[in-house]
Amino acid sequence: MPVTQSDTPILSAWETSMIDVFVRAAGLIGLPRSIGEIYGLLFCTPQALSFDELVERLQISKGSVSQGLKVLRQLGAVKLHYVPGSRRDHYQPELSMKRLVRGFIKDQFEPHLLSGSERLDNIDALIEEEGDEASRAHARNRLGTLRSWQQRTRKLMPIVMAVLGGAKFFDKEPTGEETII
Amino acid sequence: MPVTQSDTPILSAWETSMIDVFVRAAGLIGLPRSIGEIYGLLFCTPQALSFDELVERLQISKGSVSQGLKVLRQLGAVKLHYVPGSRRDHYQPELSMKRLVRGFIKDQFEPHLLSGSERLDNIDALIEEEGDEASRAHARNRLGTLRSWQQRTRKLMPIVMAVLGGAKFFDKEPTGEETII
DNA sequence: AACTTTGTTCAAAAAAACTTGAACAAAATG
DNA sequence: CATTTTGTTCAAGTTTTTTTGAACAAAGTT
Repeated sequence: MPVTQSDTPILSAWETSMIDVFVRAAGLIGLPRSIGEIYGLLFCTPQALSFDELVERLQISKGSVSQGLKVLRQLGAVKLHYVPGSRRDHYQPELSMKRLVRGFIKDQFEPHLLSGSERLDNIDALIEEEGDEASRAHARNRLGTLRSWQQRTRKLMPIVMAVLGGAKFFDKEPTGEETII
Repeated sequence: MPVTQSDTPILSAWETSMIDVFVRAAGLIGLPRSIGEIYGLLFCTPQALSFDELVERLQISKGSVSQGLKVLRQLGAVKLHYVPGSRRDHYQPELSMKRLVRGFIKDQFEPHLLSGSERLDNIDALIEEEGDEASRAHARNRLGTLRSWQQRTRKLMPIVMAVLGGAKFFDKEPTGEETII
């Protein structure tokens, strides 16, 4: 006999739909479903929610909530919110798109771009071990293309951030004409 | 006893490293390893490569190459290249970053953004079924936030494309001040 | 200090994504 | 028109990722 399940709907219809939007968005940027659910429910709810409330209302395991909140904190997508009279941690969603995007870029893109630079330098060296000069020439050429892509990606980031609200970001070599838009 | 494997290195050191860069990049944007390998090898090679050459040099199955090329064609990341005297299809990589990014956005982002709009309208309707006005007010407010995020994302796309080379993109409501940068 | 509350960790289970290869279709060749 | 070449499809197998839950740690209570 199945365990009797509370008939109280834990999430309303609009909450379910809105959480679904975040689950899809999470998938789009390569984050697991549970993280979309957690952020989504926080986004729907007026008050800050505790760990246990997330477990109960989303019906997912404590492990998932713990790991999900960890990632969301790393990304700066949730904030701890002190609730007087409770010793549980309570969470609220970051609502600034600019901060959300910055957190994501800083955490997920920047590292890859940087490690990418080192990799490209290694390839540069390997190319010189190539047999004939014609091959080397072509290889160098393609590597140059790759480097230009990297540079352009780097230049794009501050512009994206600027469009999203006006912040400096991710600049190493000041090229002067950065203050557009 | 293991099958004797040809000792001829199928990929040179620099090719392996450069393909590795593309495999990582593919992962970053949610594409499978095999797709990174295929594009990567095409990127390394001066001549157009045939289906069979991809299978042999990458040592992956025909199925993976077939499906991988299908996706890459959809994205506009590879181009068919006619080779006189061969009836096989030959492929070359798209080398324009602008076109690559456009293909990716058109194929992966635009659909989600558009379907997202419909979903938000549905949520709007569901909110009105909510019990008390205070809840509805909060829900409408959050939905508004979500809509503003969507709009900003949409506005961002043409700017990104412009920075990457100067093209119109993804505009429904001409707002007048589009020709920046 | 024993007990309770709160949350983390991690090995195992479950689910999802990717790859393979054999069967198949389409078109060119002889 | 039978045969070969070229490439696609898809069910089954493999690998990777995600989720679960029980054991554990840390800190607060009584």
